[in-house]
Amino acid sequence: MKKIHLKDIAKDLKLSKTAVSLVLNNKGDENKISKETQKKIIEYAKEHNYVPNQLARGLSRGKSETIGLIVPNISDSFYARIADRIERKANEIGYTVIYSSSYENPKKETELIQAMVNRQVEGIIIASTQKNKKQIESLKQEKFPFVLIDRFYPDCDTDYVMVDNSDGTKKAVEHLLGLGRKKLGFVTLNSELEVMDQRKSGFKNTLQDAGLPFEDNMVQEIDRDDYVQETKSAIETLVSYPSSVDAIVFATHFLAAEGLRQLKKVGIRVPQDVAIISFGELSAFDLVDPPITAIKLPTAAIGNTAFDMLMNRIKTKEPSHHHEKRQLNTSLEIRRSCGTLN
Amino acid sequence: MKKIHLKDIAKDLKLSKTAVSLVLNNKGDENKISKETQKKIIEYAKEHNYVPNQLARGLSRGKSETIGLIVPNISDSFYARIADRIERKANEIGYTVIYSSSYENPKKETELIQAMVNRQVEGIIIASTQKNKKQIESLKQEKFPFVLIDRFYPDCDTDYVMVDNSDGTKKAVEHLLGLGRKKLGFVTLNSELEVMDQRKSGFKNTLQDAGLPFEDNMVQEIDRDDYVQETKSAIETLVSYPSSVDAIVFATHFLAAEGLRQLKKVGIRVPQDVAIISFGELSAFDLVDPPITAIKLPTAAIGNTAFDMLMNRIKTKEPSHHHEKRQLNTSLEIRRSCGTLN
DNA sequence: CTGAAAGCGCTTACAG
DNA sequence: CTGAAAGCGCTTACAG
Repeated sequence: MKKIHLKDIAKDLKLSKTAVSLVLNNKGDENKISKETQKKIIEYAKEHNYVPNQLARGLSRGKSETIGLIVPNISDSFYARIADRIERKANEIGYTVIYSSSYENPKKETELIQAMVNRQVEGIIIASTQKNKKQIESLKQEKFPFVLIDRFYPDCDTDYVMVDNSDGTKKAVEHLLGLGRKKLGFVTLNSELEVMDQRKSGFKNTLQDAGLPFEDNMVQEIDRDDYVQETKSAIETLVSYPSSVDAIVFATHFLAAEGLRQLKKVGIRVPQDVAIISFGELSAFDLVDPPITAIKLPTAAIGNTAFDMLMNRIKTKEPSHHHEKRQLNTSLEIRRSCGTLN
Repeated sequence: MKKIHLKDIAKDLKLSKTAVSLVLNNKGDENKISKETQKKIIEYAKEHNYVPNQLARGLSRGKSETIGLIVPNISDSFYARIADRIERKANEIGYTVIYSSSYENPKKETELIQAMVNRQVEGIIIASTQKNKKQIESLKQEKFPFVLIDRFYPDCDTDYVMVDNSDGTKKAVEHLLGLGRKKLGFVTLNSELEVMDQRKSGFKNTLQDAGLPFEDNMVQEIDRDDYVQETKSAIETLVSYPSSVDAIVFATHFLAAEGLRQLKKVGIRVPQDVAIISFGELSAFDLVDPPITAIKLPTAAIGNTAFDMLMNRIKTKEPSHHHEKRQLNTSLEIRRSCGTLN
């Protein structure tokens, strides 16, 4: 089966490429091409399995019908779920998505964005390392369509769709307090991500609003690259100093998973001795011992919203002075790791 | 910042597009373009942030430097991990990958492959629904580069990288038998996927090789679309008829997760009453109560191997009479859901 | 209704 | 060493 092109079918049918192209793009009627001719062309194309070269088409029309997606790690279920939504929506309108993982490396992120721009993507959805401000600003300045997800730049006005992080930890803390826990710990990443700050301040403020003291040693910051080891010591510190905490909120799913692992190892009972709650979840959290109560993140909504915003931005390449900022709500998924009020 | 093109920089520098293009593609030396000129061009390009239009380049060179990836579901951690590997490797050599999920729908798979071919991908890695034989064969006939992963077509000769499924369940069964379990059940999908057959025969054969009887009611087949409900009844059947099994092997990670959920709900103790083992795993399997022993699948190797095979196929567009078939090994990850020998 | 022609932005023989 | 030119496969005014 030889590859067939527009000109081949035009020649065989003794028509012009124009006619063929028009018909195949559903512009036959609007150009008053006879039904007969149309049918002939369409049948011929189908029969010979004609596939238009999207590169040529894209080049000619100046649009690639492709968007890019950059996340820290595509194999993290949180991002994988978002990727799934985005791909579904793109697919519905004939768009293609290309993806890449930055692995939290700003340099890699820069390259990826560049590479995607080279490939003429019409826009990019980015869960940024948040250490790439210069480039983000230049994209913005060039009016290149993009929307940030999950992470944003506090002092840079852009479209974004975030999760209400501080409200998330607030829900967590309130849940714990409601169950009678008095002394909470917080295990988070030592990263400069704004979202981590938000989670932390949600924790801190809620405690203070409840009239409880907040001490610095209640929060333990973990280095992502050595989180297994550091979670271990964090847990040790929290359960010992000066008297043990009776609840811990973890700022990410993997921290919670690891934290639970360590707690068990040290022989601390969850939730009897210390309750735990996770910001974000893993698919097996309800199977874990004990099932982990978690703040659920709206992955589907993030994907859908980001996609819609991006397409909107692509369509109306306008002033763009106004940036759309969306903050999505989390929800509390109560399982058993916080126990019950006794 | 206006978009800049080859001709702009040629004009500004009073050079030909040829020279500029050559230099920017690192063919300056081989075309004996003076170092000076080269430097001038490179600097100018950098300074003005020149980005080549990959669509044009691809069209002109007849290669897109893009490959496609089609999996049943990108948000399934198994496929997400494979996708991660593939993207990494592609990225290393300047290739881009576009992905899509078929959601086990053959029609969707057909469309996706078609769409990717339209986009001039140079090759595709496919975890097929295995209900798309016609198209797979026509790809093959057209010598379009592709490699199958995870699922293959038994009566169709293609490149593929699989997991040794029957050996996987064999390992599972042997582990169970070694721990003194006598009466095993098998919970699998009622799908026509060859891989499911392999898992089943691994189960059956190992049992028979061990001189144990095999009865049809030992295997329960679940409909994927209603697996929660059906797993429930499968479990009920297995633990009652005629006398309860003392071990269950689950053919997929989600079946195992759901099975454990049901076992607990019914008050059956794992592993005391019945041991369980999962083919494939979820990232929290070691946190589950009890931690689930599993047959580990080599996701990284699958991704790496498939990518290498595909690139190889792309490079050497030759006879292709010979198809490379790889069968990767699984490994047993012992946790606590099978108990110990007593 | 239909065709010739220009153009999208590159690459790459080919001729000097 | 360098430039003019053709070509990649489409789309789309424009002129009949």
